[in-house]
Amino acid sequence: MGEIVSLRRTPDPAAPVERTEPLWRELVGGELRGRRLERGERLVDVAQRAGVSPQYLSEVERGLKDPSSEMLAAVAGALDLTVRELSTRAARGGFSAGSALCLAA
Amino acid sequence: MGEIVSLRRTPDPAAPVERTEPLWRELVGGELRGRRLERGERLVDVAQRAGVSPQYLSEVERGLKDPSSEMLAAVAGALDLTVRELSTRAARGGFSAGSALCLAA
DNA sequence: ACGCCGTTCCGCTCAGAGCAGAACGCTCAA
DNA sequence: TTGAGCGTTCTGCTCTGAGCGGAACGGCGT
Repeated sequence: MGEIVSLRRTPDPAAPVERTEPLWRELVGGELRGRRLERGERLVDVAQRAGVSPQYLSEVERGLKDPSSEMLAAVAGALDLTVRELSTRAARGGFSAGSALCLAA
Repeated sequence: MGEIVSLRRTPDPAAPVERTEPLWRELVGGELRGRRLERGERLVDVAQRAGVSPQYLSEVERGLKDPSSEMLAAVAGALDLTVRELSTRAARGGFSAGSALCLAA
């Protein structure tokens, strides 16, 4: 704890690194990819319909970026989901980008 | 449509303004406030436990800011919720900050 | 009057959202 | 073997807005 850590947007939880639960962006990212794959769609097509770049959508799906609420709505819309439906599926789906990646077969 | 609108983080949906569905930040913000009030807690106490400023938590609850995933986890934790629980409640709760504010009695 | 609470306003720093171009790695078909 | 298609990673970039602190405001109760 002797370090000065600039934590601007990533607050230091009580246990700094040991995170047993996925972050929101990991949950929602995993669900977006799961949904896209179960619909058999390509990343570039969904990205185009949502109005985002393919690189960026790739990062969002992998839980690397926190999309704005409008972006989230656009991507959800491109997958024929409402934000509510997406949230529900993200919360209870088996998909979670990042270290705890579960693939429901 | 003659305007040049700089849309960096707020993509222009097909219908630019007519939004019938709340954004994620509105859903989650409403749920956070609902949860806090049903626990009878003050904004400053939750903010302190979560490690954020009261002004900022006020804005988050009112759906004015998109919190990072870590922030969301911290605030959820301060209200004894997991991110999954929060997502589920946000998706199906009657709380939504912003224009479509419903108070479940 | 005062205190408490939440909200708004203002100004600020700088983290990171989101992008484009290029390169990489993998799979599959010819 | 090569080449195409796909997704991912890397790099560098612009500039938005996250998140803050201080101050002021408004509502409510004593």
